[in-house]
Amino acid sequence: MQFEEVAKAFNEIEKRSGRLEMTDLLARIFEKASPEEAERIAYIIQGELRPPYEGIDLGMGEKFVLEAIRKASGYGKSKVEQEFESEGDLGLVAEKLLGKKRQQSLFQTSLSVLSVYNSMFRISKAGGSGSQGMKINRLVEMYNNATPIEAKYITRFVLGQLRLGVGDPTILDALSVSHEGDKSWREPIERAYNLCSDIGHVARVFLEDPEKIRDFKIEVFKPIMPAMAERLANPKEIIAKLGKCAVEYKYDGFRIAVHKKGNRVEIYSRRLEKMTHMFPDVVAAVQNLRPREAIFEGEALAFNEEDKRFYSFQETMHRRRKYGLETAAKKYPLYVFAFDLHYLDGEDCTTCPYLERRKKLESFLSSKGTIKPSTMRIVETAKEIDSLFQAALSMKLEGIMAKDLKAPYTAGKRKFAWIKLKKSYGQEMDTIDAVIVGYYRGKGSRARFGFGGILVAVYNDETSRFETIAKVGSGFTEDEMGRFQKMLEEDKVKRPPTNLDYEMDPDFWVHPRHVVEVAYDNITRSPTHTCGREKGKGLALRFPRMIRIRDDKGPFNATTTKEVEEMHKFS
DNA sequence: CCTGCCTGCCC
DNA sequence: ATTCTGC
DNA sequence: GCAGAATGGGCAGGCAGG
Repeated sequence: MQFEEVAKAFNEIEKRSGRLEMTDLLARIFEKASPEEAERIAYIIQGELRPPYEGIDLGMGEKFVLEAIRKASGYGKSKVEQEFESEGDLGLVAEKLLGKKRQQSLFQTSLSVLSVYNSMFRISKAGGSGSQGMKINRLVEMYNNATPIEAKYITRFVLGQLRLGVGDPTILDALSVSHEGDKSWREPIERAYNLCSDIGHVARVFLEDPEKIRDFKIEVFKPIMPAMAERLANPKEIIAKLGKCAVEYKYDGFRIAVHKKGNRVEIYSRRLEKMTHMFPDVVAAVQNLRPREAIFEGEALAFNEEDKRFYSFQETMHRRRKYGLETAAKKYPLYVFAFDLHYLDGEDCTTCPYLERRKKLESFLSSKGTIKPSTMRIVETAKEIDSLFQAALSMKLEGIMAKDLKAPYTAGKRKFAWIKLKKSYGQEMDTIDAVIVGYYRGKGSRARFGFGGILVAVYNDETSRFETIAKVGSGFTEDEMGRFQKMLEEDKVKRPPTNLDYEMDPDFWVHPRHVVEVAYDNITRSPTHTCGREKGKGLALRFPRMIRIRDDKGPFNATTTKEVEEMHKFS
């Protein structure tokens, strides 16, 4: 199968907004593809080469691609950058600039789906001294053989972002449609995918023999797609939705899936990357558990033995490393709070009701040691939920998770089987009023607004200077993006404000004039933001989002550095 | 050998 | 992670 | 409500270049 055929189909899919049409177009590709090609195409749409637990990545981002386009097109660096600025999409830049060159030179060889995939694979394998140049050169070679449309999707693939409007569920539907003409196979296909987490494998098996898609089973050392939680604003809504339910603390660490078979243990991240080597202490603890075979999920976070408090997520992050594990393990001892069970000694537990899974989980965990069950209570009233929620906050935890007692494990789905409640979802959300000092051009669909987000600062009334505290790119409606762009363009200045301490460079600086209310979950120590900087470390907002513009406030009555420091101290 | 840039992956 | 939008 | 695509802070690790 020629890659050009696939690229043209992608181009059609991208133009549509109706899911049914997109699914049909994709199904037509699968109809024509061999099982092997379907496997590759499925990975390509995901922007991946292999399932996540194999740990294969291209190691190429925007800067590398920019360089490859420059080399392949013969244009100067600034020309390519300038095109990128206006298009907001390197795929479009490649299509445009390589297209112009194309007219002057002859095709060398035509690309097939398999040859494109194989070239990408070779790029991913490059490592060591000189590998960056090699990766770029390989991409240049592909560009030299690509039509403009092919170049667009090759580029986006390398960046892991096809922007077709097609995600996993649409691929699964398209497989069904390709075989049966409708979505009737979606359920077994989806189940197979949730159990193996490997979209290419699913596509291949389904094309080879559709019936085989029913044979997938949960297996130790094959991580399943994680269940996700919906959000609600307060305990009352949770009771209205679930009635009597379980409430667990929500711990602010890494979500891990622990697989055990005899003495062998593997640990996978939420995105199913293998992270076993980072947690020798957890592995040892798991080896001592009673079951011979088990798969369970938990949250791993570091605990400070001295002041008997959990470390912040930021500090727990130090455990996510390859080298210096022993030192880190000593300094940041981990606890794993297990909260769900997928498999136990030959039995698939994912179809059992929550409460049953929970009981089996508790049956082999003690409440002491490295691995213990997450704190859980069964409640019937909003008041009970609220008191658990308050208790969680007082322990420096994120909030709570409420769980439907009867629901099976909803692999791969965001469902109301699990509902999370955090402080920032309700009325007591923390906000600051910050001054806009710069803004960004948007990428992708935001390029048409010329707006992607803002850089904001607070006022230090002791030094009379502004200090950056966050970039804000979430919380804008499309309408607001247009309005912000218009408003800020008028205040654009060539140089950064002289009364601003900063390290980040926005695309445009603006005169500090407009104030916005920004919500956040947390205040963290920052290596890059300058708010309240001490010894090179400032303060920043975790999960910042725009709430509203504050026309009633001027830059000097925005939140002050001192206030931010206070809030940081007491959180 | 150190530093900065870039990337990928945690949340 | 949060948030917005088209269907 | 689903599915997808925008966007955030910050850490570690790999590589290039001084």
